[in-house]
Amino acid sequence: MPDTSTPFYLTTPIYYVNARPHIGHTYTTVVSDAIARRRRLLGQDVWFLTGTDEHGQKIERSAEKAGIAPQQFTDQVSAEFRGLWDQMGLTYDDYIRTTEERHKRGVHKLWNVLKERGYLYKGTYTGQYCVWDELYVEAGPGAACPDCGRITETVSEENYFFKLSAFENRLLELYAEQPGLIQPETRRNEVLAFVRGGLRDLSVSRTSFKWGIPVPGDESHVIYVWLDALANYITALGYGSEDESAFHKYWPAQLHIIGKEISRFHCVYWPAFLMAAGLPLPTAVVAHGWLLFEQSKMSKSRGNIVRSETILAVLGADALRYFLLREIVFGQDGSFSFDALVQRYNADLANGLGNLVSRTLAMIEKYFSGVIPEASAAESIQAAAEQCIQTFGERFDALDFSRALESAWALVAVIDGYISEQAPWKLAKQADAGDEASREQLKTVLAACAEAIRVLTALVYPVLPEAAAKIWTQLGLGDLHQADLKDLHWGGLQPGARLGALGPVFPRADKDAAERMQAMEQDNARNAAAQAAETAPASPTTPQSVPAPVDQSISHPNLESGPVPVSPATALATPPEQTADASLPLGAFMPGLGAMEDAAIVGQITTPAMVETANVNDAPAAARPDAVPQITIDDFLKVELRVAQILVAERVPKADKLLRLEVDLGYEQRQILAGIAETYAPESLVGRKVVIVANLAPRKLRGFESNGMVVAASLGEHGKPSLAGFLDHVEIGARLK
RNA sequence: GGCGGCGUAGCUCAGAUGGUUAGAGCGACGGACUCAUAACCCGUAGGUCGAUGGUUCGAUUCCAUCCGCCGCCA
Repeated sequence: MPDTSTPFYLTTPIYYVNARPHIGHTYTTVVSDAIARRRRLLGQDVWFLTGTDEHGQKIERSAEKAGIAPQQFTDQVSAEFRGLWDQMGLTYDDYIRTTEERHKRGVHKLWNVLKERGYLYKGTYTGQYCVWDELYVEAGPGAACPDCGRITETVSEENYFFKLSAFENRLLELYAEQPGLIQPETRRNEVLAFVRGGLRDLSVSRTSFKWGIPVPGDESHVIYVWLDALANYITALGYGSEDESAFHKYWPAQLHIIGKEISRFHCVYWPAFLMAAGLPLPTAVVAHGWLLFEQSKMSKSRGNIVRSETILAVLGADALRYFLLREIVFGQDGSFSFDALVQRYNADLANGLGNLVSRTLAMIEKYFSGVIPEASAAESIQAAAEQCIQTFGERFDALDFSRALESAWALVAVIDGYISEQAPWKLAKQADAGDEASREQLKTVLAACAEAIRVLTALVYPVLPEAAAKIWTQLGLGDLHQADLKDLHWGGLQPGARLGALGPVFPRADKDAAERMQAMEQDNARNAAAQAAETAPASPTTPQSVPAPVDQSISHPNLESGPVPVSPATALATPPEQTADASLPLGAFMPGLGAMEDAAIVGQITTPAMVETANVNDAPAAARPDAVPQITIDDFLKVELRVAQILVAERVPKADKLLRLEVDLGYEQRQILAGIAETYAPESLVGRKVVIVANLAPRKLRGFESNGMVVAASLGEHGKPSLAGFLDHVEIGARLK
């Protein structure tokens, strides 16, 4: 049991509003919410902060693209985040936005304190700057950003610098003295290695753009986004305001929950800033891993971002919370898939907890008219429940959520086993036949089960707040939020109390729930892509159209809790025009191509003629040999098929079907044109591995040279392309044969 | 390239300061039951614990090398 006598200040990162909220943000926030709820349950004074990070050049540019003022832009996206958290019933105590006055005031104070204490000075920086990442990079002029691959700009700026170099030893001492500061161990190792490698002073102002907090007394400078953003943790508590009481009460934070990609900022810069300002340091910074979609990184550029709304609509918030905390080992990368979600939901929530509650309460209803019977001792169950209180608490408080839940579900299994072993339905029959001993045993069994469920419900509440409240009501205990559960122990159910109205807590999800969610996501992605293409120039700013530019950029090395994708923003509105070119259908037999049995090559452009051919090929398998003459293996081997990864994808002006791709073959990069623009949004293709015909003679299309063809299945009447790909990991450049 | 990590049943993961038959959940299969959300309960499923070499009476657990994957290196 943790010490709950002191205030507990808990934060999520503030999310960068250049991306719309997705399941990665939800993960971070849900974890934090669960922790906050448990601490409150234990009677601790909790302050739980989240919010949005709204400054920076990228925001400025996105707003410009959307044709609105940066403030309006951030207002809208920030509201989306907050709206989602509210929809999910998250219990944050405060929501900070870096564009708020209270924040700016606090940042100014922090700046002034750092200045006064001699940790800021003016210097000149000349070097490469990555606009995308808003980061200076060490590289020669014209070099690509090592992080995102975009071309850097050479800048020479007079900047303010923070004397980070002065903190190298103090930070190393701090890490040694406070081993729990950085968790998990891997992140700690990384941070240690980084600091040991030597610290240079940090540039903490910019003059190249305006959208930020001006440097006090030198308004041509804007304060570096990271200094601005990190300060939210104290400005939200009133640091720099007339009333700093909350700051004094809650600071330092007990727990900063972050995504692993921002550990350096939180474990090096942030403590250094605080030390420089003479402020207390946080107790712990805990970095979680990334949420992968199936096996691959989730990112807008891959078009595989999962929105939380879809899951909420189909299975509800508790299902999502449970999945995130149960399925993912906290601290490690985890994998999300709709199938896994539905499976977890059905196995653990519907069949497990939900069914247990249902069968137990139904029997109390049936055999005792819904009145909790008088219990006598049921040692085995009581012992199991008490053990569970212990184990669950220890694991949860150690942030080992998956194993904490595992222990709770072990109790579910114990109770289910107990019911099967005791067979209350048999006891009831014997009791009806006049056997008093059976009647007593029946009471004992059902009372014990109900009590065990009560314990379980209280434990699981931080993870499943809605469901727990429902079960609580069904147990006849009234409002869970009114209950005092500081000292949870066996024996809280009162015999004689009446159950509430019964009903399923977790209705079973049907088989196609996963497919439904997947379809919803695909529709959404398609709409977003369509909107992105339409709204590039200034256009009316409906709530839907505004985030379109946002869709194309997702991560900033900022307080953002998602993977870092590689995605150029290249959606251009293209005037429609018919284009056509010839292409070759390939023989039906393509060894090694796995799922793409009906593959045709739509390399450059799918012509009407070719579509027809492809359709013939798509027809029943028996028809295929007639359509295309047989070839020998030697014929096939003349075709050099290789795996390539798309680096750049953009529309070709004045061609509505054509995309210009730059692909990486490992040994070389080349340009290919593909007639797939009607089906694939360019931004959804970047990073994707495709199959190309590598030895096709080059030819020019619309003024661009195409060096190869992209392989895709041709579907339906209109030959809608579907790119060939792999379920397994494949190396770029690998030959298909 | 430097540093760090990972690779255990179909899937997600535990675990061992080296020691008899390597675990859990899910999925699959067989059985049983009928209170319950076609749920629950019982049983079975045979994974060279990434590969090779070394230390040892004995290694999946220690060491080395290799392969694969990943992270950090402003």
